Amino acid sequence: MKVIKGQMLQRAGELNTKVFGVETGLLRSYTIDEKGKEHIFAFANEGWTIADLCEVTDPCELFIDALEDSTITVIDKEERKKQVDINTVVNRIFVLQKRVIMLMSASALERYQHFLKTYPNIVQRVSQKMIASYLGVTPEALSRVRKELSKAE
Amino acid sequence: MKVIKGQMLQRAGELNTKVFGVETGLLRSYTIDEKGKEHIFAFANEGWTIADLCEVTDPCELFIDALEDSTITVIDKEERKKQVDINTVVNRIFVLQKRVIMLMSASALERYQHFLKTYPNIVQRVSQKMIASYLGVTPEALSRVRKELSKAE
DNA sequence: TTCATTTCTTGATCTAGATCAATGCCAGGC
DNA sequence: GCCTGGCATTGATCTAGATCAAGAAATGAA
Repeated sequence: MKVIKGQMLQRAGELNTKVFGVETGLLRSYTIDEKGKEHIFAFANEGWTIADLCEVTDPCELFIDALEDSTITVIDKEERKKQVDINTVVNRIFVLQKRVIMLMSASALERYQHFLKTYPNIVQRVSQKMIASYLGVTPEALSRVRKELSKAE
Repeated sequence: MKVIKGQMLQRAGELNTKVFGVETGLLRSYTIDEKGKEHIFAFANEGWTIADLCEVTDPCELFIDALEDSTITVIDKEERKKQVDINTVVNRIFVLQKRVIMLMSASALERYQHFLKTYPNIVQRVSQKMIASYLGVTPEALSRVRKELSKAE
């Protein structure tokens, strides 16, 4: 299935039982808080999947849309559970474990450096605003962090 | 297997391939950052499991110890992967998803209220210092949040 | 019981990052 | 090619929560 840049695949508040697999392109999931601020939960590029793992009976919390024109596969959550390798899922928990620890203990600078190292291929494809949102800081804060980094070159 | 309050089950930096299941009592996992500050990643009471999902070949990041005298089971990670229900694992991802979103968007007050609602049984069994550490705030900040809450009663 | 250790609270101060605001810039749509 | 709206940068100010400090209350060991 082809989707174009900006196309919404899922909205918070909807019931949704799908998992999206990316063949080419780039998707993201995000929340919008009470103050209207966007927080990116995940990026998914080629070979990755993305979904809101809310209960099947509960409305979703995440929006999912395309950051680039993409080719994706759509599969039912229950169907996917039958096929998925346990190691893939466990690895996902490990990534989230790291993310939680980062958010609890790392400065804006440390988070950005970790992101650069971990997702070098994503860095070039998204705006700084998006990266800031993923890191849990404002675009202004990220801009200043980058300035410091370039000074220290 | 019986362990006493304060007993360490795993240290960061060690290789470890175990998953701990709690039959009675209470365990926790936590990191210590460069400044020496403790950050609690998870609590596990009766019926839950706890582990550092680091790669089998990598050293752990988490310490695991007992907050109460506990009876636990110890199982190898690979062994557990064969047995575990996919829904259990997916649910764990969902919990982490919520946690990440909380850490990115919620104030100390909101985090505390969410914790009270989500883990009412843990609240009574751990110190405020522990709760603060789990929430990613200082004990002082949590104390002030609680004061505000009691004022508003 | 007593002493020591840790926890909780409260106050004073500090700071990383948020917010608000202005400017220049680039990219996409027409 | 020319708008136009979002993006990045920079500066000024603000604020939630951190840090530091000190006393009170709880916990625990001998």
